This record gives sequence, C-alpha cells and structure tokens, in this order.
Amino acid sequence: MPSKPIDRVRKPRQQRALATVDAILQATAQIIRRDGLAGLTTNTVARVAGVSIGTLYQYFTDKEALYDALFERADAIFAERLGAVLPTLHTGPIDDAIDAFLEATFSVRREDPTLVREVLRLFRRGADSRVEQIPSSITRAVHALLEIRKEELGIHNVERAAFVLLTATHAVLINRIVDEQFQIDDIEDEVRRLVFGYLRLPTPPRPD
Amino acid sequence: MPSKPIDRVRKPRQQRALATVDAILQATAQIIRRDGLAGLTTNTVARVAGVSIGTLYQYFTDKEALYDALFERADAIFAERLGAVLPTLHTGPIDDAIDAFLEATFSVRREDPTLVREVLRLFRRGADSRVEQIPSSITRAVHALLEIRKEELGIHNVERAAFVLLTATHAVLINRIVDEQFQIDDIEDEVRRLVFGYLRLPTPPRPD
DNA sequence: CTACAATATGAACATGAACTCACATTTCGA
DNA sequence: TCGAAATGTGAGTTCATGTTCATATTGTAG
Repeated sequence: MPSKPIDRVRKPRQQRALATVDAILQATAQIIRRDGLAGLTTNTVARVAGVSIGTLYQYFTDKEALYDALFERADAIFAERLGAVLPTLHTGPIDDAIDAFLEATFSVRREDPTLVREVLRLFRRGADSRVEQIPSSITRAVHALLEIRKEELGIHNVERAAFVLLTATHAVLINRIVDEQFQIDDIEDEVRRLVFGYLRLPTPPRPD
Repeated sequence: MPSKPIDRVRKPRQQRALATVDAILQATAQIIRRDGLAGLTTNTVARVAGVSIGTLYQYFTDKEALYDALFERADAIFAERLGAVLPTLHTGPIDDAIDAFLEATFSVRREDPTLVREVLRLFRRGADSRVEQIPSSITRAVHALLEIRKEELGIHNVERAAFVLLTATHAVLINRIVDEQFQIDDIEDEVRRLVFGYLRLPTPPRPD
C-alpha cells in the first residue's frame, strides 16, 4: 500500500516526464535557496523550471508536495551520512565518536547550507497540527550515540540531552548562514566547544 | 524628527481611542499566541478586537506596524530586565553574574513564552534586505558582560562567544515550548549546564 | 501509419487577505 | 446647543497566489 493512495497525480513514465519532474524540483530548490520559503510560489516554480503551471500539477498534488520531496531527499542524505558513522561509535575513544558525528553534520551543512537551513525550518512548524522537530534520522542517530555511551558521559536523561545538543548545534549552524560576519570554520570550532563543554569533556584538537 | 514622519496614521487623543488601540494590540498578541504569525490577518485582528477594519487602519499604517508595536514592547521588557542586572556584573564571582543573567532571561521567557517565541521569530528574518538577529537589547547586554569578564573567562572573540551563547540559549528555550515533553525547570537546568560548560566553568547549584 | 496513452499548456477560476474611502457616529470646547 | 474635530464603519477594491480544466502536442505500441 503506497503512502499516498488516492492521488490524482501522474507518475512519470517517459524520459521526458522524468526530466520535467527533475526540472521542477531543481527550480524549487533554487528558489528556496534564493528567496527562502516565503518566495516560493507554484507559478514561479513553473516559470523557472520552464514548464507550465498545469504540468506542475500533473506531478504534485499541491505546493506542499513540492517541498515535501526536498524534505525526503535532505533527510535521506542526513540519514546516510550519519548512519555510516554509527557503527564506529560502539568502541574507541568517546572523543572520536563525537567528532565523527560532528564532522558528518558539518559536511552535510557545508554542501548546500541555505537550502538545508530552509528545509530544516520546514521541519519546525508551529501551532496547530504541526510538529516542531529536527528530522527523524538525525534525532535517531543522536539518541543512539547517547544511549550507547550514556554511562561514560554521565547522562541521566538521554531524551533531554539529545534535544539540547541537537537544538543548540543546529541553531548555531543555521543562524551563522545569515550572520555572515563569522567564518564557517570558526563557527564549527565553537560548536565543538559547545558540545564538548556540555558533555564536560575537554575539547580535543580538531581532527583532519 | 519622529521616526515615522510622513504618517497618515491618527494619534489617539481621547480615552476612547486609547482603549481602541489597546484592544487592537491585545487582539494581535492573542492571535499570535494562539495561531502564530501565520494566523495573523488584519481582518481577524479587527474582529477579535471588536472594532472595524477601518478603525485598525486609523492607528496602524499596515500589518507590520501591528507587530512592530509588540516588538518594541518585548524589547523594552528585555532591556529593562537585563539592564537591571548589568551593574552587578562588574564585581563578585563570575558564577553569580552569569546566573543573574540567566535568571533574567528565564523570567522574561516564563511570562508569555508563546508570544515571546513568535516575537523573537520575527526578529529573525531571512534572505533579502532582512536581518536575522536577536533583539538589540539582549545582544548588547551579553556583549557587555563578556567584555567585562573576558580575561577571566578566557574568551578571545567576544562577538563570536556572544553569538554562540545567545543563539544556543534562545533556540533551546524557544523549541522546548513546542516540544512539551520537557519541563521548563529541567530545560532551564540544561541551559545552565550548556552555558557554564561552554565557558568551562563548573555548573553551580541552582540559585533561589 | 494510426490510435491511444502520456505529457504539456495556460487562460480562467477561486480564494483570501491587505488596504481604501465615502460616510456615520461620538465627543467636547465654545 | 451646536459645529467641528475626533473617532468609527464595513462594503468594496486590488492584488497575489493556489489550483483546475478543456484542449493541444508528443510519444509509442501494434
């Protein structure tokens, strides 16, 4: 059973249609990157993608479906990158585990920071029927790390520690994108200090 | 020279008008509190305030002027609360200074957290011609504290440290409002741990 | 080659929200 | 009391944007 059963949307079967869908998603990403979510309108997406508005609605039920697609892609990237690190966390020095984690986070963010910021903002939705949260894959990964090492780290409440670490880390990284007076490298160093400080560990020299 | 010279807006002279303006602002706050900024429409504000839409536009140039008023009020409260603490920071143990600061921050946030969150979000604006920042009064106060004690705290870059501390602290406080699985008290404790940890100080027992 | 399915089009429609304006009502000083 | 200033009204205008649909074009199987 597909997740969206009663869909009036068309599924691309020909190469041409696949290219169209890709163009639409590219345009969506580009617009979000440039103007943020506020600047995203379906008509603009269609124009930038070089297709008609009608075509857009052949493949996406509504505007939300547009950035939902970006969601899933972003979350998948996070999951993959962090998942690759996870197996190495069970053994070895705790510093290395944390650093591996942070490096994975940094690397994802460095690639397309503005888009990532906007997509992450989407995850945080306020008020009615909406949930404010950081993507499930990241949350799960951090939970896993803390759970494995909680005695060693002196953590009593894994949920809370994960919440604090994730929220603080991502907020600092996200906000620096706008506040461009700071260099990425410097901010990443600060995040390391913040994380290791919170965990009451000496901040190791930067790897790599 | 007033800050908004060419204003077609009316200034309330009679008691009746003052009450009207107040009702409008109350309604604005209430709606933001309940539905967030997205749910704020001028027509709704007028209806909730019990005045006509025309009346609203007698006293406010546009929608933005509505929440600008809330801005200034919120910023004034922050400034007052933090300003009261500032003079005590020059002397005495550094822990007390930081704690006084944190308590001031917490107290403001406890009063009307949802409204504060939404108002703070307004301060953070993305993209073109917009600036993402934390209210000037708070930023100034933190700068002041760090500047005074920077040798003692081993801080090299005051700007950066202030940025990290403010961003992280407020992000954790703001996000917990939605993620209601956590108690305010617990989250405040975590923020203290985060701040003292970042500054490489032992977290003192909670005051009061 | 032909017929049918897949794909593409964009004018038109529907909605909602910011804002205006010509007019009505209330207040208050002279 | 009376008139002008202050205040209040809400239907209507304007505009932007999400979405639909009748129709046209293109691809492909037989």
